[in-house]
Amino acid sequence: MSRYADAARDGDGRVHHTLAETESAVAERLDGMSVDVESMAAVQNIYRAANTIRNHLEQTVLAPHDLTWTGWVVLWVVWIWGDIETRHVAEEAGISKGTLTGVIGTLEKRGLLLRRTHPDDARRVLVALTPKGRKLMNTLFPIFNAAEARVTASLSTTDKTHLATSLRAVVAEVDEF
Amino acid sequence: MSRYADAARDGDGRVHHTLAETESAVAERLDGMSVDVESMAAVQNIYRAANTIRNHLEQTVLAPHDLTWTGWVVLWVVWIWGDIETRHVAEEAGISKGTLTGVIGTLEKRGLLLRRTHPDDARRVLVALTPKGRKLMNTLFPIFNAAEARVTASLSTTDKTHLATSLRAVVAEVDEF
DNA sequence: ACAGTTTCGTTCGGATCCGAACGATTTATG
DNA sequence: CATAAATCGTTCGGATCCGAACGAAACTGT
Repeated sequence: MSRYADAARDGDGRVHHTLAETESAVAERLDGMSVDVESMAAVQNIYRAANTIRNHLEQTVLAPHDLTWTGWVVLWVVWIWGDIETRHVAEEAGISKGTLTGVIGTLEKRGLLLRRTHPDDARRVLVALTPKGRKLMNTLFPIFNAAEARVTASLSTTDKTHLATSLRAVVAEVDEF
Repeated sequence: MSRYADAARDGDGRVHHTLAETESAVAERLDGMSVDVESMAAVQNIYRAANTIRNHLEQTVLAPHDLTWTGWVVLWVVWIWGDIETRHVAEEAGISKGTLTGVIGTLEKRGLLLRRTHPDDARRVLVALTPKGRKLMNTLFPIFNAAEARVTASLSTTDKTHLATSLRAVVAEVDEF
């Protein structure tokens, strides 16, 4: 991750502490406390992996096309669903509607998508890709998908499927509220 | 996720499209393209799960104590490692050093940690928790860990371990650059 | 009909977030 | 020993990010 290109490294060039070092430090600090180690490790690794992947894909795939991660996700959602209401875009993209207003503004300024008022409900706003936006997605998606394959290359197809299944279960669990 | 409390829901109260609906829409849009579906699903679910967990824990655990997710992570790193240089905090927390300057400023203003110049190198800055910060972590960590257990409750211990292992492999793969 | 409620997208304040540029300091080199 | 190169934390501009508050529009019940 070149984001940390100027970060200090240990003598042997490592960026992070090793797993053993970290777990040892954690165990020392948590000594005597009742800790669910497996749940902690699961949650921490989900977040770290998500961050690592996001930063990597932003750099290698998105930045050359002047796209942020969120901009890409919004573009993706609109590409897949086409002519979608903004509140649904926010749900699918996983961002608040307040944030979406700004992101759509940015993408609209670049001519990648368009806003228009819903014909049956003047409160709602429909979003759709412009031809320029569609062309960008047709170009960029294969590149993005290839990068997705690269970052998960160390997992077998079965591993990836199991991974996705477990993560869906977590999301479903949290949504139970 | 009360973050979407005012989001539109379908007739049966669902927030998201179902998996089948989404996959059908994706398949239609991607028809004729060569797509690595498993890699795509893996990456998408990693990111969605991370976001879902973050938002949930921010709300239920962190917000009552006026902490952001990033603030919590930084506090955690300093708690575990104690008397650590800021550049290492940035690495462990997964944020840029520029961001860390602001976050540490916020936490320092609240009296949760302290900055001091490294005795052997005036460029470096050491960070450590204040007694108030340590007290907060002692109170908050058990609550946070219990919430981690809840969000992963649908997974067995073995599932969680396999999940963490797969995610570590992804991170290691990306770090190969 | 029509006042009260709900549901839209937008706006706002404040906190992150990044990369690039910057001064200050330390290390490397001739 | 003095100059160059590398490394540190900070600052800056611009884009997200959220929750709360807002006005507009649509719905609700009477």
